[in-house]
Parts: sequence; C-alpha cells; structure tokens
Amino acid sequence: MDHQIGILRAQLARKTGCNLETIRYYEKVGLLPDPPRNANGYRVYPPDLVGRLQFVMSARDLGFSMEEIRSLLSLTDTGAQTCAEVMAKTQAHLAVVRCRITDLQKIEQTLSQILTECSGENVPQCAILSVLERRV
Amino acid sequence: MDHQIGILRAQLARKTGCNLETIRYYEKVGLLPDPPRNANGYRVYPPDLVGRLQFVMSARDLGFSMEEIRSLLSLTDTGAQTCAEVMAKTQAHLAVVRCRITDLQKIEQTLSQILTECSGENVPQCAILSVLERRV
DNA sequence: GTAAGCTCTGTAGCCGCTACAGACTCAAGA
DNA sequence: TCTTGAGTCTGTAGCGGCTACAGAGCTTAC
Repeated sequence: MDHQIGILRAQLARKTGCNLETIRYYEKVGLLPDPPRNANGYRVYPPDLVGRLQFVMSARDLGFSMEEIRSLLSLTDTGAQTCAEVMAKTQAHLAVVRCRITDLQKIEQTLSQILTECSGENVPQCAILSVLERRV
Repeated sequence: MDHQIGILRAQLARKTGCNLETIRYYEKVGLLPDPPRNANGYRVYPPDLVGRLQFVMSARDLGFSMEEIRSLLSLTDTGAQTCAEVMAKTQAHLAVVRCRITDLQKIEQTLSQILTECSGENVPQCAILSVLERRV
C-alpha cells in the first residue's frame, strides 16, 4: 500500500472519459508529463492531471493537432503564457478550420451537381461515372 | 524492346498527375488491376488505365474512401452497374460530407466564441485556456 | 565504358490513436 | 491458503491513405 496522493490510470480514464491506452500514448508523445510511480511501477497521477488531460481532449475535439496542443501547453507550462499568444494560436487554428469547411463545401456542391446530372433510372450508362472519369 | 501497346508507370503518373508510388499502392489495395508486364517485369498499362486512375483520383478528391471507391468500381467492373446504384452510393457519401461540414461548423462556432471571451491583452491568465480545461 | 534515368521489390514512416499479448501485482472470497 | 478476477506494466501491430527510400537490375545516350 502506497501513501502517495493521486489516482491510477484507470481512474484517470474514468474521470475524463479518455481511453486507457490513449493516456499512455499522450504521455509517450509528450502531451502529458511522465507521472510518478508507486512501488510497483504503477503510474500515480496527481489530481491536477485531470484538468490537463481534459484540456488536451477539448483541444483535440476542436481539431487542434498534437503539434498545436503541444505549443499551447508549452505556453502554460513555462508560465510565461499571455492571452495574446494563446489568442493568436487559436485564431490560426480557426483559419485552418474555415479552410477545411470551404473545401468540404466545394465537394458538397460538386456531389450535388453530379447527382442532378444523373437520371436515376436503371440505365447502364451512368452520368456520375462519366463525370468522375473526366476529372473534377 | 517490347511491342506491347501501353505505357510505363512513370508515363501513367505524368499523364494523370498521380504520384508514382501511389499507383503501385492502388494496385496493391485493388483499386487498379494488376497490369501485364513486359519481358523485364515492368508494368505496361493499357491506355484505358488512364481513365480508371483518373476516376479513382477524382473520387478521392471528392472524399470517397477507398472502400466506397472499391464499391463504385465493382459496379462498373461487373458491367451490371445501374445509374440508380451509383446514385445511391453518391447520395450516401454526400450525407457523410454534410455531417463533416456540420461538425466543423460547430467547432468553428466554439472557437469564435472562446475568442470573444479572451481579452487579447497581455495578461497571464487566459480565458481560452480556462475554457478548454473545463471541457467543451 | 559509364552515367543518368528508368524499373523492380520490400519496408518504414507519417498521424492519432486503439488493441492485444504476455507478464506482473493486488485484493476479495471460498 | 488458494484461487480468481481485476488492475497494472511493457512492447508492438494495426487502421487509412499514402509517400519515400534502399538496393538491385535494366536501358539508353554519350
């Protein structure tokens, strides 16, 4: 029985909803710090790790890449972070998201368009296939 | 010197704009048929492979997965394809694309929102980071 | 003869996980 | 006390969709 304060990996997973293995993965790629271990070598997470992991998960949900998250975290970890820097990174990411939306909207329009060119009848020659073969 | 009609891999790549290695990859995963070989074992592509590869590339550009493309191709390959089937698959894919757009738009709104909550001033406590830590 | 440019094969790497094998430790119940 | 089940550890492989590279062989031009 160890008397370190903290929780084990499965508990951290349960508290955050994060997959058990993903926690280990985040540690490996440096998004979570190497936690202290108890006498058996088990990871013992200090309570503030919950917030840190939730931060990572939120950022992932918002489509931030690992690299972007690492750079956000480095701002907080050094303690030197300023709102302005965080804002700049968030705005940069927002721009990326908007690009992705625009790209997908173009795809949506093309798909809608070729659907109108298709009779939908049971004929063997399909307009959609011909369009695709001629490059979009 | 072989007298088979057809083009070599680099020529196919040049004609279609496809990466050289990707052609081999598409062959491996069954999107392109195993081409005949000349005496040296070089792949010799019949001219209609250009259309086939362009089809695959177009579909990829439109966000179709390999699996979806395989299933579109199987319709044409069996010769039994009907416009109705192709239309159904295209519509299914369009639905997926629209879902992705919706998801990204939610992300866009969340990001815009948290940006308004940030003062942008050079203060060390940043609203964006706090929001992220509390889960989106 | 040799150098450039093509081809071949197999394999490894990218991202962001997720899962599994095989070994261990620990706690509760029969 | 013994067993069983649940937790933990490590390393590694797989997903999709490519892309790149090593090391070999072949062809062509100079």
